[in-house]
Amino acid sequence: MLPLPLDAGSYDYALPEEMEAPPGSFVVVPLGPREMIGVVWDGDPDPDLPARRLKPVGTVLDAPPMGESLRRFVEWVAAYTLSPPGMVLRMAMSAPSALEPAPQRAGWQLAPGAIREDLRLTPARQRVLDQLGPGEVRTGSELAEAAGVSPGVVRGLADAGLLVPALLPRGAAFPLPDPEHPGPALMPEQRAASEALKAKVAAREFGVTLLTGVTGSGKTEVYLDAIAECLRQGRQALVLLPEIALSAQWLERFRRRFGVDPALWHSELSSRTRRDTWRAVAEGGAPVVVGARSALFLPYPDLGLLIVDEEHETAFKQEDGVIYHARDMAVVRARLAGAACILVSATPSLETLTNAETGRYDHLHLSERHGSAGMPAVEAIDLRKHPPERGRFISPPLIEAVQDTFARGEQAMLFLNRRGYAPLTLCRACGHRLRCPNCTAWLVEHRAQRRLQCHHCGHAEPIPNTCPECSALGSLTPVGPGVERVLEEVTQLFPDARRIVMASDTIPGPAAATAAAEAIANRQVDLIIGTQIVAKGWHFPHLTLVGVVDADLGLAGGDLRAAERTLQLLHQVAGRAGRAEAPGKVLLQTFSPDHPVMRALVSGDVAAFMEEEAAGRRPGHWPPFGRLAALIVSSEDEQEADRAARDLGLSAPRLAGVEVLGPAPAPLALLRGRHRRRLLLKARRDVQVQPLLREWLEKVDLPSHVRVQVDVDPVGFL
DNA sequence: AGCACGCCGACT
DNA sequence: GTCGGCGTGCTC
Repeated sequence: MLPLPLDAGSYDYALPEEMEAPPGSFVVVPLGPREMIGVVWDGDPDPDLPARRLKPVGTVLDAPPMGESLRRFVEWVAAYTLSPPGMVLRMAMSAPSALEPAPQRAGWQLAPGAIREDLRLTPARQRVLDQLGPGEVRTGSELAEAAGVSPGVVRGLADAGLLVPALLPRGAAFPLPDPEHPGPALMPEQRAASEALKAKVAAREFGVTLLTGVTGSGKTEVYLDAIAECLRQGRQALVLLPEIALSAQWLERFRRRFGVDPALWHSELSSRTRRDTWRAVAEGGAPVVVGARSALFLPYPDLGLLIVDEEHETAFKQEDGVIYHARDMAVVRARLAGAACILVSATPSLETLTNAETGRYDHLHLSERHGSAGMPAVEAIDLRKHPPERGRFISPPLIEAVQDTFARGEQAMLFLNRRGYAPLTLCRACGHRLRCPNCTAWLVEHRAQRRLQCHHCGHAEPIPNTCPECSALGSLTPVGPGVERVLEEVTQLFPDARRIVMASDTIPGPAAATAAAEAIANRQVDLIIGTQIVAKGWHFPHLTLVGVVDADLGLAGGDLRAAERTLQLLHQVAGRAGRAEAPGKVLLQTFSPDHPVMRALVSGDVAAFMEEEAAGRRPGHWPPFGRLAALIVSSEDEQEADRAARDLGLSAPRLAGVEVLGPAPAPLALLRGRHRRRLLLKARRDVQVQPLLREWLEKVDLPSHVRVQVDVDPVGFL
């Protein structure tokens, strides 16, 4: 199988007589005019092929063969997502240089005669030789530095024949975390959950456990215990996090528990680290991997435990290329590897909750908060009764609460899930709204950069002085708030407060995240203004007030999961308040305090909300009580997109238990210059949608400019 | 994906 | 008569 989007799946090649290449081997083969690396697959060769002459396999690469469980996983994901298997294989070969012979670096080791008592050496030379154990190889510069001598001394020893050149061993493996390294003391409830999970891991077989518990109940410590058990079993563990780039605090906890760092895997790794990590994983030298969704496709030789933290997060859904949900695929990967799987969340998705209720998953729950902190008190502020001043966004009750918090010497946070200054710019003279030329979206003003930006395609332009429509001068007005505008408002309201804005564009990476977390923990900040990046995994011990500027944001629009997602996000944000001795308080600014989401947040009864949510979806066979697949038809030409979508609609499958909705303009009807139409296939749970979709797509002949993306189990609006 | 081939318009 | 743009189809 080649890492290309070939419909055929795999190709057949002749294996030269003297060559050994069992299934899984990485091999170089000719393909048309070029050479490519592929993986020897298993299964029978195409019976029609001997008619033609097969091309021969070139070379077998010196890399551990891809294991059977990963090969089955590649096939499974391809079949489920209707992607060419080669595209999925590409994700499993994401470190091409790991397959090439590792570049060998030259170093020095002791010559056989160098360890003799009777040798008379200068102190400098002796120090250099002392650096080396028998058989140990180190580079010249390393030796010189460690011995505190100039490189000339090493040179001289080499000339004297006391050091001989040798090759350095390849990139060192990751240290083995010590499972017996003392961890924090667990509460009885945690200990019970830990024991249950350890038993699952020790059973060395597939099974899924949902681990729930309010923020601060110590879920992480409990599953770190399961990792320790996995290490005792001699198997690898994988932890998936939704946003690995911002996991500094998570890594800190891992380090405290095990004394070493785990292997990290995400898209931002340098090619060198990527290669070394991939290789280490393949050779069994990475006992614990922490990664983003792409870490699912690493070649673990013996995966024993797979943990998905914050399993409800939509960041686990890959939206381009092969479209898959990492949480769902994690369960499959675990099943194929015979590994235990743990899904972790304070606010699990309805999908997972339903699987737990029907008994497909085991369920462990932690109900107590760590330490003395209770749950924060949540209140709604009815914006109809307590409107902010004109052109402002923070209501009097929230202003007062922030002041009180500062007066007690504590920290406050204002949460608004919107970057930039204002989400919309409007001409007061003619009513024109500034739109992205490539997408169905408003341009967002980023005042700090004096630019208008599209958050979907990267389009950016300077803020114009005159209206592009009616040329009125100075008539353009920002409408609505973003975090920058909230910052402006609090600067006027609380001029003495030290402020920090935490958004993906102000906290660009792990280093900035660590710095921000430290500044907050050290009380160098009074007020945090943040987008959704503040919701996850942070521990702010002095934060006692969280104000949600616009709790209704996210509820608008026809999305199936809008309410569920808003609840999860706000619940998580609320969990940032009051984690130490001081009790926390959460204020939700809303125009609809009676909305089920607000009621659930105020009462704290998330379970009741989810039951209501389930009751709403069950009768219509909406997920998880039915299956959903989206076809996104797109073309640069609007009419062509319309025509293709209509043609697809006309040949839609007609079957009992299957319903096709649309075509309709996709939620972003214009995205990156392509016009998009969407058809939704809704089926009962017992219907297999993949064969239906495959048949459907084969029936329709589409012009070459038209692209059809299949999204099985779509989430969100894309 | 990446490459060759073929068609067409534009230029020497 | 030649170059290069892009659209189409193939790769065991």
